Amino acid sequence: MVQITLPDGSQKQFPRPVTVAEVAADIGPGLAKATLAGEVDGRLVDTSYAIADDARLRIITGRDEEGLDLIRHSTAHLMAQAVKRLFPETQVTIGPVIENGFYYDFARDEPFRPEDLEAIEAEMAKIVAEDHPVSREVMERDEAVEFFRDMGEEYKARIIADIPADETLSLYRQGDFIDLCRGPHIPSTGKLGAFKLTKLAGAYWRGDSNNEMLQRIYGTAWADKKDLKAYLQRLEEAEKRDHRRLGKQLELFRFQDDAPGAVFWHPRGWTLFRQLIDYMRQRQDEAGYVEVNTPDVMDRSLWETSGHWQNYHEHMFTTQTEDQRVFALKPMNCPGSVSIYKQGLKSYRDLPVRMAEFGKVHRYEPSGALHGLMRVRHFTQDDAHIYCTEEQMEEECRKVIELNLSVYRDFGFDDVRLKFADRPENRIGDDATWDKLESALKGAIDAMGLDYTYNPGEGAFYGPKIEFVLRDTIGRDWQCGTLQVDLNLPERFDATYRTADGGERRPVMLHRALFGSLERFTGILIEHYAGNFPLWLAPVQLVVMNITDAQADYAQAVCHELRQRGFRTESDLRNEKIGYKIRARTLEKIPYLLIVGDREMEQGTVAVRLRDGTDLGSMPLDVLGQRLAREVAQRRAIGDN
RNA sequence: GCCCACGUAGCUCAGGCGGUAGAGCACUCCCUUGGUAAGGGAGAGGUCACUGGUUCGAGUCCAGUCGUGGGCACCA
Repeated sequence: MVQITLPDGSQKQFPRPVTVAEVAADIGPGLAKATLAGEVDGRLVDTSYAIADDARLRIITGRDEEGLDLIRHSTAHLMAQAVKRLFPETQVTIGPVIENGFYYDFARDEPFRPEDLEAIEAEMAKIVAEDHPVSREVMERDEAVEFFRDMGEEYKARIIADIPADETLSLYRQGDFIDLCRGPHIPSTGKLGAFKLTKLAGAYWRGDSNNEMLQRIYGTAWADKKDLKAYLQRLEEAEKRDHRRLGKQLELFRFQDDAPGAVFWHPRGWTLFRQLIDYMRQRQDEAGYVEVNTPDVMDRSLWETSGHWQNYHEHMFTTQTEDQRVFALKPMNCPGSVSIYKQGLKSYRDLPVRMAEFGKVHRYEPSGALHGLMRVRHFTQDDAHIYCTEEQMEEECRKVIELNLSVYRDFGFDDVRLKFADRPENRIGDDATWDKLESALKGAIDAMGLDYTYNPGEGAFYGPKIEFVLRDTIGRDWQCGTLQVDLNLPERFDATYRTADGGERRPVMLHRALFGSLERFTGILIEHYAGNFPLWLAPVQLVVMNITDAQADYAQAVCHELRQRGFRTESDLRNEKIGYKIRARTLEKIPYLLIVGDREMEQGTVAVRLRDGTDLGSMPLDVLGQRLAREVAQRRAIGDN
């Protein structure tokens, strides 16, 4: 007698061992059809798995998270089968599930062409229609190595060879295709169908750039066509808010072939950029920072002192002058900062020194890494270096974290995750010092009652760090801020301060950034807001437009007055119908459109329309001014967005 | 840096089997002075990324370079 307990607590008895499929069929034919796998006592198994003893069983369908993963995993196998049919000389390697889909890496001399994807998809559909049952077989490791080697699947053999000898391996067979796999899998290829192959890519064998490159095919797969369609639509939506597209459309910035990885900021983009700096400056002033500015180009010897010349050389832009002196463009602001700290004697009474710099740094990033504003070679950091005593460190860390989170909130990033990275294998400084630094950083997070994830061994060689990850409105994560403790530079530059008893000590040096790269943060904001910037950030806040030439002077006077009041205002006096101007300015995503006709001119008012189409009616400038001031002050938009 | 794709007017894109370029929007001018998402007409605008090759002749074929996009690797 086998007793099966289902998730709802109900129980079923069977006279002899029973498979997951049989239990499902016993419950109902609809469920039997939808069943993809089972979870027996917490372990995922195939539907053909025979349950011999009393157990708890959960039936897995496409509606479960595990079921969706199964579908994706099995679709990867399906694709591999199709590829082997069409291109028999191809070797299969690995094909894991990833977010929203899967990929499979293949080894073959000829790379796949984009048009191959269609043929593969068609072949996949055929295999689905053939509805091959998927069956599991077991093999000893050495036997399996032999088996795949005989088939000419060298990569599979290599994968298996790395598996411990005593482990039994499972293979899954579907029609003419067999693959090494831990499983479980869906019961037959007919269960699949809602998939699409999305992209081709090269990928290094075992993720190592020293190895040969394989051909990777990415795909997405879902429980049904409806979900697939919804996913493809989400992709389209995301594309619409792509900062590169909006950057052009809204005339914010531009890239040019002569300056790869460098931004040409157009007036509107630069206005946005300036808002960020102005805002940050204000927040830093309030938080007790001083601001400095250090040279962009400094002699090689300084970079030797800092260690960058030895450790970071391949990422640095260098330049040589007529007199043969070698200079480097700064890839980081810290050496300049320490240089300023070192000027004159510092007393413990001077600490903490919080020294901010909006420094533009230059890093020679690999060409393949460049990506719009998100990864550039020349960018501005909202950098700061805090010099303090060990005793002050935890408090300073706490203040940095507080400031960061408060700043992020002003941009509507309420969901911020912290990642804590501690000592790596390769590091400087003794363990006692690392203990102190790590506990200070962690102590600051704990004192604030914040959650964080832990990245063991991921700290910098010179100190532990905290990373701040923002989640935007469409659920994507962006690592922006960092807080790092630095043991290295104070030592290398011999930075000190005078203690109360007349001795000398080394200050602790904290590096911190909130936005990280202002270029990148601007890009994130563009996508986060989909170009609909809240009033305080909008490059152009208002456009005044006349209905006919008769109100041109009045419109200009209104525009002038609003500028006097500090609002970024433009006028549109073109000889066009009002509908045309409204459409044009709405597409530019201007938050406020002010329309003036004879009525408004006579009454001394403006008709106000928001970019989402809301008509606020006519009002005097004073009333509008108050509304605008309130909206700017609270930073989040009223009404739309 | 590596793999694949792409690079035509300011923007978005057309240009079957090679015969020195086209549309829409934007721009300029003219008509129109019109109350909440495109009024009409005319005009101007391109060394088809760059370099070299094949050819009587090359956006169109080939090679290289640069750049962009999607991945991989990288992001101390």
